[in-house]
Amino acid sequence: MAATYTEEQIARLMKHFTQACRAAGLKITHQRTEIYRQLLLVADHPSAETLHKRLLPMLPTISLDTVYRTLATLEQHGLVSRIQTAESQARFEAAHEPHHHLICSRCKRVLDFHWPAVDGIDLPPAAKQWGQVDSKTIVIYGICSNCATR
Amino acid sequence: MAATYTEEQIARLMKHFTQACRAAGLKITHQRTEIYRQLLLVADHPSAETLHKRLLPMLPTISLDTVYRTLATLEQHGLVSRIQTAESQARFEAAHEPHHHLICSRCKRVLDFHWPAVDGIDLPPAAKQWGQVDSKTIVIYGICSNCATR
DNA sequence: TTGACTGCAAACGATTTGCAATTGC
DNA sequence: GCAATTGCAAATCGTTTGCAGTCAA
Repeated sequence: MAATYTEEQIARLMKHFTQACRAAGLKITHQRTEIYRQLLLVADHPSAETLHKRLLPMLPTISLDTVYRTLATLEQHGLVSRIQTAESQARFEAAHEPHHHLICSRCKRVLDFHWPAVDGIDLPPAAKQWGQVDSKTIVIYGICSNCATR
Repeated sequence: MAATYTEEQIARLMKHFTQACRAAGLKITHQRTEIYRQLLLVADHPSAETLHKRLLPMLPTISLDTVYRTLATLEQHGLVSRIQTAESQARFEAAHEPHHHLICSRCKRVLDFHWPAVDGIDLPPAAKQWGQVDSKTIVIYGICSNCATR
């Protein structure tokens, strides 16, 4: 699902990650690198719980609260983004260039998509006057064709 | 804040509400009408808790769980929309024509805005192929000018 | 060595649920 | 009158926190 990287790309992104951590004064722990790598490897916007389950094989002692804490820390430093969905559980992704989300109401899968046409145009006057814009994301809810045909 | 209605408009919208309830087989209870009316009166996207506090003066015995239950029921019937924010508490609004949201990361206020230019244009091919689109909302995070100047 | 980070367990806040009493139709 | 709805209290779920031990720098 969504944005899969080649091995070289992952290596490069992981290098960038460790540099960013160092720059931010964050210690580079085994847990942090594995959490971030996992977000790159399986870019399906997992919840903290899902992520934790996936990490157990390589980090058998990692605790769910470390996953939560790490995601929160990385989010504060702009390395991870939190996705708002209609579910109770938050979902996460490795931060990357601006993009938008398609969310299936049935299977809850989240898919990234790009829409340069919208990224490029000016906001309406009312929104411009409102204040300083930090992020602009389009969220589409619907039923993915996979679920629709079943 | 946002979308305030005249008395006549509210009366009309309340009438529409009771009709919609009847059509959906929902009983028209005092609590339901007051919850919906409150969402029309103060269109600042309150949380269930805020809404509950506001309702206590007119419905001194209403419980928070009834507010939650009612919002969930009305949401299922498309009369109320749930807004995804970065906060832990969900926020609600009376459902109305398509619009988008400006959310201030500092004061957490949510403001509606319209953007016909985006509403009108076609989705990119990738999104079109994905499936059936039910809603398309732009969520903008930033700092409102009110907070910025303080 | 030392402060940041982790794992554990317990606490927390938002939301949901079971149940008996109540109310709209 | 009967099924839907409510209020209450207790349970649940996702997430956060205090603390003592551990680990990266």
